[in-house]
Amino acid sequence: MSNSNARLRTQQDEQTDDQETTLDCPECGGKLVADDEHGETVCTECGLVVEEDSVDRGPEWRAFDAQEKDQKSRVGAPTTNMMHDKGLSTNIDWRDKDAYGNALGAKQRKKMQRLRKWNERFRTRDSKERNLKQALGEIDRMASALGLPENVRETASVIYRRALDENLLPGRSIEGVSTAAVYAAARQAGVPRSLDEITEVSRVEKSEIARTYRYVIRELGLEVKPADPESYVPRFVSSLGLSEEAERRARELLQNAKEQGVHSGKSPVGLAAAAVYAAALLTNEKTTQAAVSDVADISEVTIRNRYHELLEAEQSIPVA
DNA sequence: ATGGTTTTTACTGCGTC
DNA sequence: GACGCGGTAAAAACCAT
Repeated sequence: MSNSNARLRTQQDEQTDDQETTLDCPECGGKLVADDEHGETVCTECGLVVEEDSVDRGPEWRAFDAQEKDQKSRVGAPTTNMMHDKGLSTNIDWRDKDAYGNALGAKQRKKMQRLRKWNERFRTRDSKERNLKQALGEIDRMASALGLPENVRETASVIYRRALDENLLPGRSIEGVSTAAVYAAARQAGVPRSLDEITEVSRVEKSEIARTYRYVIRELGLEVKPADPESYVPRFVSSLGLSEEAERRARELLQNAKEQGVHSGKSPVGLAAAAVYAAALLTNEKTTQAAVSDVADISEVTIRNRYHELLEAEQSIPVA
């Protein structure tokens, strides 16, 4: 299993999109994914960026409304799901006249008829593209606000695109669906964000996000397993400035608890928060319940309850 | 709509620095 | 006395039915 870095590097040439190399994350042991587009290597578990070239990402301009964005937008990534047609479509007048206003001959009319038909098809697709464009902007905005790695945005884009293709949009807001897509993508990538965190950066009510999310998941037949508490750990640990040792302990506690099936129906975030807190105690590091509660968005009470349970579980299986 | 479960809110008591 | 922690009761949120 000893992959070399060199191999990872050479893979970044040419247009092949996300090829995945399997290396282990030094931080959390998760899978590393090479993100060619940004010349990064990111961990799917904790979002840690391992290699980063000094590549300028994103546009150099700022847009203050959709229209402005239309005008300024010029280029995008080479080939990606995040591209749209940028309004490069054509309209065909319905009048059967040529450019000088003369009536067309029968043959020409027929031809125009055909062209119109086809163009119409493209145009309906075009309305979808505009919709998509706006959604992708939103997805991007939310993803970066949440510090989600690039591959999550890709996934979110794909999900949204599928939702659009399957006509899931009518009756639902673009905002709502894009938010749901981000939520789903983050979870699928193993870098989950809690519904609360998502709500923070979205323009949509939590309840609507949840509703839309469920709907999209169901209609698209997406498989999303309940979030693994462990996937929250690295983030909490790092925002609390705790040691790697503590992180390890937290994971142990969670695995232990998992084996004993201590919990089901308990919020994974709460579990993670409690594990982090407990781990901090075990390693004699300074944290307070309040601090953990803050970064995890979980009440102190819940942390207390959970971490008692965790420690109990730990004790009933003394040696592993 | 309902009932059961989990989480949150608010408050209180205890020990320590 | 403020702070961190623990417990409790009641309210709120959530979920399945």
